[in-house]
This record gives sequence, C-alpha cells and structure tokens, in this order.
Amino acid sequence: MVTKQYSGAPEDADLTRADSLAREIFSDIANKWAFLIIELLADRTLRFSELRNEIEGISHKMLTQNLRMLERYGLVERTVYPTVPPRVEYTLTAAGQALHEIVSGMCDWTHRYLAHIETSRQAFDA
Amino acid sequence: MVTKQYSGAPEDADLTRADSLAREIFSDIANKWAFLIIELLADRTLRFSELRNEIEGISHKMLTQNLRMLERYGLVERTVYPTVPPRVEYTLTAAGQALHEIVSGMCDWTHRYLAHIETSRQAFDA
DNA sequence: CCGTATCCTCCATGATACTG
DNA sequence: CAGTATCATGGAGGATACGG
Repeated sequence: MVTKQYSGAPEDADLTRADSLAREIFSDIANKWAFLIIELLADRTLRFSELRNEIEGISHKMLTQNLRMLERYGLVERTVYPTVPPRVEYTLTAAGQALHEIVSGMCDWTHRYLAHIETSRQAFDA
Repeated sequence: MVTKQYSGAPEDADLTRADSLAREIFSDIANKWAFLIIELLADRTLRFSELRNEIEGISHKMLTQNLRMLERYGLVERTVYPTVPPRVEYTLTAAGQALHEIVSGMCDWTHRYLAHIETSRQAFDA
C-alpha cells in the first residue's frame, strides 16, 4: 500500500495521491511519542503537564509538537479552559480511539514476545 | 505499560526491567521503516535489493540498519546463499508475522480514516 | 550483490527565555 | 500552566568508497 510508486498514468492520480497521503500519515504516526500519547489518553483525558509527567523523557517541545500533529490529524481534541492559569485538556477523538486499538495490540504483542526478543537479542549479540 | 516509572521497591525489579525493555522495543519498532519492511516481507521473502527497490526513499544504510535491528529482535530471518555474487534473503519469523498483524491493522486504519484526516488537516490549517 | 566504514551535512531535538 | 520562539548541537542519516 504505502510503497506504491508513481506510474504516471492519469487514472492513477487519485490512488497515487491516496497512497502518498497514506504514506505520509504512516510516517508521522508510526513514532514512539505519538503511540505513547495515544496509549495514555486512552485511559482518560489528561492535561498537558500530566502528559509531560507521565511520559518519561519527553521534552516540552516534543510533547507540544506531537500533540499539534495529532490534533491536526483529528486524533486528539484540545480543550482550553480560560482560567488563570490556563487549563488545557487533551482527549482522544473517535479516530484516535480507533488507532488506540492498534497501539494497544502492539503493547500486547510486545509483552507476548518479550522473552523471545530478549533471547534473540542475546543470541545475536554473541 | 511503557510509561511506568521506577518506584524503587525491590519487588518491582522484574516488572520495572520488563517495562524498560518493553519501552525500548516499542521505541525501536514504532518506526516507519521497520513497519514498511514488515509490511513487505509479509507477502513474501525478499532480497536486500528487492526491498531497497520497493521501499521508495530508503537509503542503503537505513535499510541495513533496520534489517539488523529486526534480525536482532528475532522478527526477521536472514539467509545468505554463498554464491557469487552473494544472494541474501529476508523473511519474517513467527514473531515478525505476529507483529505484521498489528502493522496490517494500522494500514487498514490509515485507509479507513484517510478522508477524516484530510478534512481535519484542512480545517486545522485554516 | 551485499555489508561495513568513513566522512560530512543538516535537521530534529533539547535548553532556555519570554508572553498571555 | 501552556504556548511559541530562538539558539546551539549532537547525532541521525546520506553519499561515497572499498572489501568479501
């Protein structure tokens, strides 16, 4: 799917655009921070600072950047409460929840194959 | 799962290590090239140069690097045929095939929400 | 054909500071 | 508290060359 190359045939225009878009989406979302954010927001709505605290090792900048990207793609909804200090909450949209099914599957996969992977790595490194 | 922080309690040792490992695996594999490679190898065994040709935009170096990583994790099996010139084939292991189920689900997701995403992006950019 | 090593570039990312 | 902008840099990744 995502690897289709441009053929030049006019009737391919839509398919090619769709594939190019799919590839772009794929490239943006198949990223650890995005996955971690989605995994956390699946449980409950979280504030910016809560996300920041829960995701070990993420910088302010990366969190903002990924949240914007997810919001732009319509996977996350951002709500600003005009209080002082401001309160900003992030929650998953329906599309985001659907993606969470995938992410969740990947978490399961990771745990299921943890032992296999560890064994394999030790063998490889030897 | 992958976001658990170290609590310091001794009885958490294994869980903490498992989570740290899970997080590491997650970070390595949630990467566009790895996903694309797995998607392609799901169909059939491929040679290095075939992968190189099928994955638009990947460099020799990135392909090698990702194949090594996947091999190290036991997701891909590498077979060298000692001919001249050498022939090297890559195929998915059982663990790799299991992961492909996830990747495949993500491809489906992408196509299902393509329109939603495009609409959302246009709205956001305006 | 495939793999590794080297060099070099540049961009992603972190750190910092300022605003509302 | 949350967002944006700026600056500096390390390291990811590309290009290239050589070896098996």
